Amino acid sequence: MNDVNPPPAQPPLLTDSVVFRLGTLGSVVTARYTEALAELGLKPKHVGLMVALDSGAPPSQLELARTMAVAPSLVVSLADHLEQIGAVDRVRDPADRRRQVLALTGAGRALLAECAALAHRLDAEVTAALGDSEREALRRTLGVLGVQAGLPTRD
Amino acid sequence: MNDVNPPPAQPPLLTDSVVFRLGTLGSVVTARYTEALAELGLKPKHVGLMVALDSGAPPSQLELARTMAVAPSLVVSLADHLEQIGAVDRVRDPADRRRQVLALTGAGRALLAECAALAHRLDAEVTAALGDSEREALRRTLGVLGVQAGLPTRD
DNA sequence: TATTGTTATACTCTATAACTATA
DNA sequence: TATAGTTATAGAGTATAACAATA
Repeated sequence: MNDVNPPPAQPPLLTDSVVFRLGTLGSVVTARYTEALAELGLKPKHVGLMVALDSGAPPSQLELARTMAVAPSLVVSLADHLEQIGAVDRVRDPADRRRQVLALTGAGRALLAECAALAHRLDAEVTAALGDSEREALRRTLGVLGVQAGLPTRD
Repeated sequence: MNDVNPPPAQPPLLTDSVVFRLGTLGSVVTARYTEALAELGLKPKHVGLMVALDSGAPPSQLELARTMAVAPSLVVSLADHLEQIGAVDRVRDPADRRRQVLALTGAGRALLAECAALAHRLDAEVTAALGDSEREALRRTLGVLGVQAGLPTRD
């Protein structure tokens, strides 16, 4: 026992939570990435669809909608655009003519590579205040959380 | 020199970028937090306004709009709701009667504490796969990036 | 009758523009 | 005339519901 009272424990601050920091940073970073993507004529969801295809997700539109957790009608318009710019092929499954099967074209893979290059360029800006080992630890930890959350990976 | 060719360097994957991982995780986590906030009758932007006030941002509505990077008209409706539930006081500045000065009430501070508790409870779920030191390193690194990006802190 | 994709419609969030009160 | 706040309106993004084709 001692005579002095402990300092009052401060309540946990919202701004200290991982949830708050991930949410706010995610939104700032997404806004900047969205801006960069505009020069390719794409929105983040177009990239999401290409990533899903590239990650080996089942390629029918309905399955892609489930994978991406968006409405099937949204996949229609995303695929319409990607098909129009030649980034995906869309062919009726001969075994079940209700299904539209999507596949990245060569041009689509090249476009996705450009999206990746933009992201890595933005990475350098966003993480400029970090040392190399900190940046890699962050990347790795975010990867662990992403896998937990069921987000696409290529590992 | 050696005789074997190096394995082909794989292009940097989009899914490996910090930008992609922050963006996707941020959106998943925000969706879950939004769901939790619904039981308090709040949206994330209401919490953002309370955080700004609690962080000592200049309290006029127009300045808050600039701080939060949202339209002034949005601050009106956020403040309307928070005032209605007794979380903020809204008084005309006697020195300049055009200005509405917002301040958290006691009830508002208690409500903000509940929002913080929800966030930290969700933190435990989201980061369950991490060890303690990894979780703290993540929190700290995200804090560094947040400060760089001009997001609110209480440190 | 059930399922895939598409189209039509509606809803949520937020911004822009027009307006009021005060300076 | 300029500024703070408010109200009215519009746009982006996405979901839900109705519909067509195929199973």
